[in-house]
Amino acid sequence: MESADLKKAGLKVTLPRMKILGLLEAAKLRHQSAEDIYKALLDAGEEIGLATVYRVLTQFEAAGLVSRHHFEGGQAVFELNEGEHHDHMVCLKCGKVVEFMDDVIENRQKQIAANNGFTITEHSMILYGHCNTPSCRDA
Amino acid sequence: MESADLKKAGLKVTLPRMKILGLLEAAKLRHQSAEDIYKALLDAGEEIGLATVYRVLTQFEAAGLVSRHHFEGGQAVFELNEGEHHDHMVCLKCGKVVEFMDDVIENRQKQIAANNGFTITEHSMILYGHCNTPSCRDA
DNA sequence: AATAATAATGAGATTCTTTCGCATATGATA
DNA sequence: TATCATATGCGAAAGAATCTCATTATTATT
Ligand SMILES: [Mn+2]
Ligand SMILES: [Mn+2]
Ligand SMILES: [Zn+2]
Ligand SMILES: [Zn+2]
Repeated sequence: MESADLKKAGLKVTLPRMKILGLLEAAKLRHQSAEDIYKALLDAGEEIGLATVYRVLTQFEAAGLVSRHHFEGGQAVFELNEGEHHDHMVCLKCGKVVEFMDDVIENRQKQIAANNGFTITEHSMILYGHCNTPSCRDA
Repeated sequence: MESADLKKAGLKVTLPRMKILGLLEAAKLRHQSAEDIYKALLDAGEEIGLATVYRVLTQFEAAGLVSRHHFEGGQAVFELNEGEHHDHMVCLKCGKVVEFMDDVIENRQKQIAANNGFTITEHSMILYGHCNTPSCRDA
């Protein structure tokens, strides 16, 4: 039941919001740009404006339903917040994205911040390189 | 002697490149946007176009002379590559930037990547939060 | 020092992503 | 179902970075 998530977030249950949430859940791509979602909606015959997609995603982010990441290059990508926090490694050749989480790193980050008088509220850690697919490895 | 750096990088020694390199070296701000640099050049009475600033910074980056970082929000910022690699923490209240480097994290990153069949060529790690300045801490 | 060949520059137009403004439509509530 | 606050779609706009191209500066060669 998705409409409950929207209500809980203080957001009216509207058709665009339901559709976008649905696309994020059913996503074949875990990390989609606003435009990816917009095009998927078009393909599905929905008449939802790009501005609405951006607006809704921003609202979902504020409500903690999705995360936004700025991978190297073009648009921001969004993913549904399901499990725990995690970080990403990205293959610069094929675009493959692997998610990971490491408590040692997470704890060190907090510790280092504390040593410098900082309180961390969020962080971005993205590793770039190439995966072991032959065409990526040998390029 | 800066012109040597340019020649070594295979770049012609031009006035705009010298000026920009000079600004990066003398920088009061360690992390400046292209527009920061452009304005500083204007203030100094230099007639250098914004497009040139972007072009030159991109060339410097390709030559390994500077690093480009995408902190949350606006423009990319650039800094001269002097010491070792490091990462950043940014105060979302006042904009203060602290640099740090932690071998435990760096090694873990490589290890995790290897476990996933990745070879890492670069990474971005930015911690966001607030510093201990009263106005930032208490907001 | 003059010349030729090459590369860099400045200005503005252009692209790309994201946001805004506003008239209309939709969903929650009574 | 009528009301009213909100959300939507569309096009315009903003912001950052890049591109185009005529002009100019730099380097290599006489
Ligand atoms: Mn993810
Ligand atoms: Mn730095
Ligand atoms: Zn790959
Ligand atoms: Zn601060």
